[in-house]
Amino acid sequence: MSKTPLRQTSRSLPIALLRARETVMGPVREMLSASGVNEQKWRVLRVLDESGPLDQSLLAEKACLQLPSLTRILKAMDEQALVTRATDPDDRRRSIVTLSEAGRQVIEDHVDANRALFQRLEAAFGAERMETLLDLLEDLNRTDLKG
Amino acid sequence: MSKTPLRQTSRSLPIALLRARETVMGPVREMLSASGVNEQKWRVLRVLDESGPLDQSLLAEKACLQLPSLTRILKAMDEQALVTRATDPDDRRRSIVTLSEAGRQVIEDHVDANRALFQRLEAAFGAERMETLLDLLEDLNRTDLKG
DNA sequence: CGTTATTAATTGCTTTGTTAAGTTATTGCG
DNA sequence: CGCAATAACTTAACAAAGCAATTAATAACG
Repeated sequence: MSKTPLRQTSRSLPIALLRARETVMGPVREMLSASGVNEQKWRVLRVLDESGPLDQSLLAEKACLQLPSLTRILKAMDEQALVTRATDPDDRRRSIVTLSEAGRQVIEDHVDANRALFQRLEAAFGAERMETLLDLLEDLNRTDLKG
Repeated sequence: MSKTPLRQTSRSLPIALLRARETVMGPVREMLSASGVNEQKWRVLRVLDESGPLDQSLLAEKACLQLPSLTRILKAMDEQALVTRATDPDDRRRSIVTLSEAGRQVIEDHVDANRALFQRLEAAFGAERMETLLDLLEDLNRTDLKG
């Protein structure tokens, strides 16, 4: 009845990644909980703050969101007046998203808590190990399997 | 108009983790696409195969799913006859989930492709680096911030 | 030009994630 | 014992992910 498992996955990369996402983003969600922006909107705000106005395809790529999700999120953020959207005059298919002053203010309201959070994480985990982890993750994401 | 960004996030752990999830699980989703099980059901099957029958709370923990999600997923998997559920006689709040023969068969049908996939990833990324990455992720997940 | 292909964004549909509230069973304790 | 507290799900409600199909604008090219 109890055959041996078909595969031993004592160490599973997918599961470890899922857990890590929760470990890291759980506290961020908590920090944002009372602010009207969630994790995804927060990523959009941060990307726009860092990169300046972007078309939606690039924004989706940088914020790790699918275009359909971004469309819906931007609709809400537009209504919240956190961003504005304008058709690109040079290519009227494109819509350029710009951070509003209110959007910038939301970042300002949470950036200290956010930094503190990641500094605590870095202190607990070790700054050097954090560097290594980031290096490895970025390399992994460059690793393509079309070999 | 263009003040400097409120924070420079050239290297963002959350974004790197999200991308890694996509890098790793994208091919797995593709592999499973024609099989009637998705990523989450696959995780449930694998955990049950590896650990044997489990109550739902433990299963949720091991498969990285929330209980409400697991409830719905198990309902579907029960209808697909991939698992069976039975009330624990010692604690009738608990429901013990068991892998069915059909469920085991689904694993068997994909385990080779799955292993090949991760071996390709390991070959491209480097086995040693993969070990390091797993170590770091597992440590990160043990790092708690209640300090 | 004009027709076809491609690209950017949106919409529709189903499943999952997240939070909170509700059920039923068990435990703790006065 | 009896009653409050806790635990294991379940249900509900809404946002988001994922995928396919659609619309609108631009590019490619015969």
